[in-house]
Amino acid sequence: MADLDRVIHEPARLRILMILDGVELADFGFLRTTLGLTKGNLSSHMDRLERAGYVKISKSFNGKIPHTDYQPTKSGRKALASYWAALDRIRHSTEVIQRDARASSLGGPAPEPA
Amino acid sequence: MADLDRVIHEPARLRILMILDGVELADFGFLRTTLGLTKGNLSSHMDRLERAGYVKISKSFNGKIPHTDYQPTKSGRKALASYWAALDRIRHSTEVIQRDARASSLGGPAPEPA
DNA sequence: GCAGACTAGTTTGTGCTACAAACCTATGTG
DNA sequence: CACATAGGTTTGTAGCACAAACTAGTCTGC
Repeated sequence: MADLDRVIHEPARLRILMILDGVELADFGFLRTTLGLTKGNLSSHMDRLERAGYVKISKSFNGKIPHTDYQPTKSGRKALASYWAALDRIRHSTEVIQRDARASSLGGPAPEPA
Repeated sequence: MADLDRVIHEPARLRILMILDGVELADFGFLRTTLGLTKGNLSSHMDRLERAGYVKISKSFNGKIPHTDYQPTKSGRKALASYWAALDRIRHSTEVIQRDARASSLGGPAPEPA
C-alpha cells in the first residue's frame, strides 16, 4: 500500500519540488517570494529536501553577499513523480472497501476483514 | 491559493474519509483492520475528524461491549471533494512559475518577482 | 557617518500532532 | 485461575512546521 512520501507530502515542499522540476535552478529569494514563505521556514524546508537527497544546494558569494541556488536531483524528480502516482492509486482505489462494514456494524462479530 | 485542508491532508484520515464516503457507515474494528492502524491512533484520528465536523460518531452497547459507528457528514463529503479539487489545482498549476528564476540566480539583483 | 530599511540566510524556541504504549473493561478458552 | 483477544480511551513522546530572533552585509537619506 505504498504510503505517501512525507517529505513531499508537505504542501510547501511539494510546491518547491514542482517549481524546481520546472525551472531547473532557483535561488532563495525567488522561492521565498514566489511561495510566500518566511525565510526560516523556507530554509528548513530546503534543508529537509537536501537531507532527503531531493535537491542540491549551491552556496556562493556575490562579493560578500551570500547567494544560494537550488537544483532538483534525479532522485528528487523521481520521488515527485512517484508521489503523484501513489496519490493516484489512493484516489482511485475502490478495491479493499465496499465490503462488509455494514454487516460488521450490526452487532455481530466482525467477519474477519482479512 | 486555497491551501490544503490539513485535517484531510493526513493520509490516514484521507483514507478514512474515502472509506466512509463509500460505505456510509463503518465501525471501529472494521476501520482498524482495514487501515492497519493502532487503536489509539485510529481513536485520535476519529476524534479529530469529529471535531472538524466531518464525521458523526455513534456509541452504543452490545450488552456490555461498547460499539462505535462512524458516518460521514455532508460537510465531510464536501470537504473531501474540495480537497481533491484543491490538489488538482496545485497539480496543474503552471502559472506563477517558469519566469525568471534563472535570471535572478545569475547574480544580478532580483528582478522584482512581484 | 550613522540611523534606518532592505537582502540574505541560519539558529532558536514553541506549539501542535501523529503515533504507540499503557491502561481499563469485558468475553472467551485451557 | 491464567492467558489471550476485542473494544476503546488516556497518556507520553519524538518529530516537525512555522515564526521570531539573530548575524552579516548593502544602500539610502540626512
